[in-house]
Amino acid sequence: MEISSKYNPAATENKWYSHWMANKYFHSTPDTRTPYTIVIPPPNVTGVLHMGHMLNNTIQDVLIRRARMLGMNACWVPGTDHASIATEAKVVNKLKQEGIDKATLSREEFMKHAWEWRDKHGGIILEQLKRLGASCDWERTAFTMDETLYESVIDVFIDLFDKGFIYRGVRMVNWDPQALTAVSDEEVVYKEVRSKLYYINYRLKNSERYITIATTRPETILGDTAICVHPEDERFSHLVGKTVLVPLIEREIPIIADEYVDREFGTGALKITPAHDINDYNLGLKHKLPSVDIFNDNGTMSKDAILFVGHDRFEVRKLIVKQLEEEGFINRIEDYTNKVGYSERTDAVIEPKISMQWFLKMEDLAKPALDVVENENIKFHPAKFRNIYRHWMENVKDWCISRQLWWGQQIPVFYLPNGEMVAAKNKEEALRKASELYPNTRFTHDQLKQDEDVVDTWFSSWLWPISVFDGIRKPDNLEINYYYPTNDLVTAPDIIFFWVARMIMAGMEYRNAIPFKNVYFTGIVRDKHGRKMSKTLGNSPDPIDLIEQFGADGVRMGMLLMAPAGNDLPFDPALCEQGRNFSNKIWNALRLVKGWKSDSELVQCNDAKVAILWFRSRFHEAFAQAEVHFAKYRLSDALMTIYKLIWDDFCSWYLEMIKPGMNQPIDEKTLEATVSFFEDLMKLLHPFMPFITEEIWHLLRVRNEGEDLIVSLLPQQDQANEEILRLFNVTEEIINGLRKLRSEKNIPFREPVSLLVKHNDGVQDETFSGIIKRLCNISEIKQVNESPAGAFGFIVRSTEFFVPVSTSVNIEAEIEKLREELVYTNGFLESVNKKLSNERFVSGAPAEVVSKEMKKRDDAIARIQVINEQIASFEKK
RNA sequence: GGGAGCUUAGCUCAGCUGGUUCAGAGCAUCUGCCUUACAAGCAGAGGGUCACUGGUUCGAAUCCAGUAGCUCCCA
Repeated sequence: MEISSKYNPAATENKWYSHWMANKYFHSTPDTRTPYTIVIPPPNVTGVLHMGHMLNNTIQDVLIRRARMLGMNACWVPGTDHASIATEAKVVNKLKQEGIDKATLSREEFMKHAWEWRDKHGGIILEQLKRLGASCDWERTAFTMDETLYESVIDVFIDLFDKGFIYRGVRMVNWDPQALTAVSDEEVVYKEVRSKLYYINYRLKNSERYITIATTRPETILGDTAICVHPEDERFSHLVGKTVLVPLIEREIPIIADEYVDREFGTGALKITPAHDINDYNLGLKHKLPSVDIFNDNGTMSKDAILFVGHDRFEVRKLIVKQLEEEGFINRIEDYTNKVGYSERTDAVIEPKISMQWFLKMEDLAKPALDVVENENIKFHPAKFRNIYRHWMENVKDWCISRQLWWGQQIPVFYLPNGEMVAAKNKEEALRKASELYPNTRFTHDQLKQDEDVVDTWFSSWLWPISVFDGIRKPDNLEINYYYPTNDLVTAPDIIFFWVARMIMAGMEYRNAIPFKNVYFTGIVRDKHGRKMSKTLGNSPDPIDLIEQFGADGVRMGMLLMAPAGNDLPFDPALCEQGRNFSNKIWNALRLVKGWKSDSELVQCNDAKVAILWFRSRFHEAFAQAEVHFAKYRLSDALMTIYKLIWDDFCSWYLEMIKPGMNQPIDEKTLEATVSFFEDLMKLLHPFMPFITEEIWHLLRVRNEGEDLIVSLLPQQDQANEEILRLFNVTEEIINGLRKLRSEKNIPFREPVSLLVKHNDGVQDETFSGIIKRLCNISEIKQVNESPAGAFGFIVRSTEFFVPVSTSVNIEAEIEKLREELVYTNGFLESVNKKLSNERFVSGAPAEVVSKEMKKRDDAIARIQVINEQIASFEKK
């Protein structure tokens, strides 16, 4: 059979993914097995696959495939969220290109366009995940605007409203003047910008004197309703209570005193604009100041600004500075660096704005959600995120859940003509509720008016682990009872508050149970220079290109190897190359094994028996290590353990041990053992590299229908034989000694040499002798009692090895080498002796430690003796 | 301004309750090899005052304190 010397992933990957799909291996339905559930962090429906998704979903796929191979009923629920701001922006843009203005559309018409957009362009990312090998249960693909999930959101809103957790309030919100909606604190990105600090004079009423304030936003002076100074600031104390005039518009405002003011900043006098700054807003409340909203929703000046009405805020900044200068109000202008909030969605400068919004009270929801993390019912990996979580939870603020958009779940609140409101699924129910609440009033259908806003997208996602199983609408259904709580959540740390915390809250509130048992926080994928990958920087490779270049398995491995939990991952395509190389290594091991012809007449030789005995132990040793790593969610360590097991132990050692001579047949027993090892290795590796392992699985043996690797069980763990592992370690040292000797003395491998062994400790084990001969091209191994003449030597533990050579040996050089070793060993012995002669060490340290030191001392003494003898024997010659 | 965390080989990181399985791994580098599965490979080698200073201890990469630098989160 002809197999290419290079592994070609492209054909393999398509073939097996289709095969798995056709056999519905990813699909899960409740049964008697233990469930293992993961819900995908739903990517934004407008999104395309980026490196963060690759990492995140590779990890989930490893976990889910592993669970499947542990015999659990593995269910990975995929889906997308409706991303209200991002999607609405896309749809509005598309309409604009078609010459349609959103303002001319009714809500229903707009929604139709939005759904059309979704159906046509949404969810590309899910198709891309298939390329990666993601074994999601695609039949369960969910979308936060699906009927089930939509209704769940509405039900939850109504429930929380009726419980009094949801309230409407006038608050300072982060206003995105481009998207025309409020965004949450978490969606504001603060960037440092270079700006100016303007010092502006405010004239005192009926006086020529003035007070100077400093501001970075001169356009907001039109909304000023006070000047504030520190009560203990002697520079200004005589002015408190006086009235000043706002420049240009001559509005009369008071000078007030409050400890909030930082005397060091600017001039120590602060202008107060309650409508446009969160701190000013609070001061305004405290001092009962009026609030003048000078901006329209789109960031232009409103009528209340009096001046520059209709001009954009940034344009006005220039205009007003000019006018202030002309009229002599500018005291001076300084360069200044400050942080400005930008919308994460549109990158517009956020305008703090007072508006009527819906809020969800967090306090009662936060408490149980904090507890389950504190008591480790939910474990965070790595655990350091518990601190961050606790800090946020203990200082949690109410959640602004309304968004001034259409694409999303419309807030199910109906306003009554009497000024009251009810939350209800629809008008009919609202009417019924209203009549129950106000039995003496009669309401008509037309009188009820539903709130125009929608809820925040996160207000859908926080229900995700429940709503994908319809556990809100049908809290006792079979699926939710079976799959919930889910097992593991894999997500990036930057959404710990947006999403993770809130899912826990929802879980506790609606299931009285945690939504997942473990949260695995991945690192953030950065570029080589440590910068976050972003579209604007253009520093993110296209994942699909990478897959085409290195194979999905190669990319998966590359991402995982270098991605310990919670650490940032500076991405370098070289990592994927390592993965590709590994694929190729395995592929070639297969070629070797497949090339062997078995001969039923052939009797298994002793070396093969030893090799098999050793490798079986080594396999179970590594397997156990990998399991420990898995238990700690150290996936990259687990992978590395398996990588080394395959590359080093299986390929470099085991296969070389049993490899028959060229064109020689192999005995059946050894071949069978080897194929069986290969199968087990593929099982261990499958969760990480699903495609190549499945391919090899099928090339190793003829398989029956349904006998696929993806659904086979991991091997049973077994005890390793410690003795053979120990013997191999010594063997390895001997072989390394021989190789080094050949390399140093320029003895080519082709030239057979004999090996003389001088045992000094009486232990003579022959187990690996044949293997040593074979791997080092040794013609014979002979025991000797004296150091031979004309030989190169090396020492392993306290056994001496010699390779006689026909060429002359440089005695001086050999002695020099031995002396160096003697110096080192003596130094070592000295340090051990120092410890042992320390009374306090011997009495203070545990007996185990002391006896270890004594063993070290004895070994060193024995070795020194051997070295000395060798030196002496060289000197005799 | 408040909080959390980090600093170990050129790079990315392991090092659990202090004691040679304590100075490690992978990659990269260097040297020698087209050895009949694999040059996407094989066989070797070099490389670190464990950020700095002090303390606790018989013993510190590990515990404590301070210093410096970096990162993230919140305001």
